Amino acid sequence: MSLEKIGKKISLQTVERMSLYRKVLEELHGKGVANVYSHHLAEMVHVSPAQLRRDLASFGSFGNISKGYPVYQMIRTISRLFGTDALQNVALIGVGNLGRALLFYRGFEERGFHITAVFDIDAEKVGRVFAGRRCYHIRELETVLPDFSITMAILACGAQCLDGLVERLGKAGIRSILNFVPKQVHGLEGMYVENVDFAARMEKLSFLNRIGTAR
Amino acid sequence: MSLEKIGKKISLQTVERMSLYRKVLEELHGKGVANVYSHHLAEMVHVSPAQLRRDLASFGSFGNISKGYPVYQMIRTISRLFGTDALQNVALIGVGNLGRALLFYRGFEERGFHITAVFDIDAEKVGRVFAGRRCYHIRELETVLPDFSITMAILACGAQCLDGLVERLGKAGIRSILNFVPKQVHGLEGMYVENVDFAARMEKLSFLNRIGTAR
DNA sequence: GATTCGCTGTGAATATGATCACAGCCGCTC
DNA sequence: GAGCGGCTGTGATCATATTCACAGCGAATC
Repeated sequence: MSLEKIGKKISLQTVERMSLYRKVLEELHGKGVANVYSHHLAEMVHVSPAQLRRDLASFGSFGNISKGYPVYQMIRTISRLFGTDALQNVALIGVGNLGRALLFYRGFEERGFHITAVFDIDAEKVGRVFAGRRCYHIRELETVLPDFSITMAILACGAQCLDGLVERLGKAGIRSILNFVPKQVHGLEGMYVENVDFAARMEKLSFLNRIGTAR
Repeated sequence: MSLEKIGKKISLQTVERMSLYRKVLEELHGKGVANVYSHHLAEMVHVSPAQLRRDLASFGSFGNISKGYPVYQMIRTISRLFGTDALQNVALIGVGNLGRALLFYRGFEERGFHITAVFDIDAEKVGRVFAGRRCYHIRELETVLPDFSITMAILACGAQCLDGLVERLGKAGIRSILNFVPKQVHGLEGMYVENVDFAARMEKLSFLNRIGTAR
């Protein structure tokens, strides 16, 4: 079965757990573990064994019935599903405090994402080099993005930059967006957007603190 | 009915949407809008009107049947549920690139969270002042946290600092944790943890890019 | 090679979340 | 004050996610 076919059957929540699975599998692989049982892996990611098995089964199962699951092969399979078996080019819009922190964040490179192009609207920043990447002016989006064949963008700019930005990104070939700007962003048809709102996460925690005594 | 009783009936997904509702309501309030219909509000947050009404109903409904929902009163109610009607003190562990970006992030203050105490393990940083907060050594956690009556912590330190950290935080009175360290953290009994993993979000987006053509 | 043990994959059952659709109400109009 | 239009709150329905529980298999043991 083709990856595309398999992918369609995987629920989004499973996809999110896949990141956890892969992270833990990577650790196991580092320790030289070749096979792992569902209950063991499940315990490490704080998930029920049944759920783990179902998740794994949803993308073509490869559990050996008495050895458990092959660690390295699963890492490979998950990476292929993520499309991070080869490094992907990513654009960063906005080089403020957060943007710079993301530039220096090592997790991206480790997991298959390379911030290739950097943009800002501030003339002060344009032309300077941040963590080895030259900063372009946002108005150059259309010319620069195709050069690097970039299809993903990270937004860490001020809210005032958002006007019309998504449309321009979409037209310039961006398919998906990770948005840190605290203003809900919605993509065009066929685009995917993940909104990350730190304060919202805090609000959830604060709510649980006040209310939930066991959840 | 008491807030606590109401709170127990609210699902976590509803809580997450509450952040969006409040954000949009805040905008409306700023524009001087006093009342809003469910379908209008729903459209603004990209949610179905039925879901919106159910969400709102789940914490005691106050929709006037022909005026719609009272904007200001809802902001107040949601804030009370979040417990952010008064400013909450928060600790920040780790003043690297990300930690500093969070210190300067204005969204926290705006939404009821004040980073009061800052900690790091690096002797170079301890004693210095970042964005107006003096940085303490991590080993001073136990003495400093109670002084400020802090119950929430943000982790933005290196993975090597995590050993035993959660236990110490728990004992020092921390009830919930927002974790940016790319290593899954699990709280003690009665603690709440939100793990924020940038790379995982990117993996999800990348997956959708490769696979999903309409989701 | 027969028996046992403990694992995976999966149908069935359950729990949770979202949507539908409509009763009942309010204010407005005439 | 009767009638109408359009809104909310909610029972009922539908869809999705999770858990249960067990058949069936592979390896190891004797």
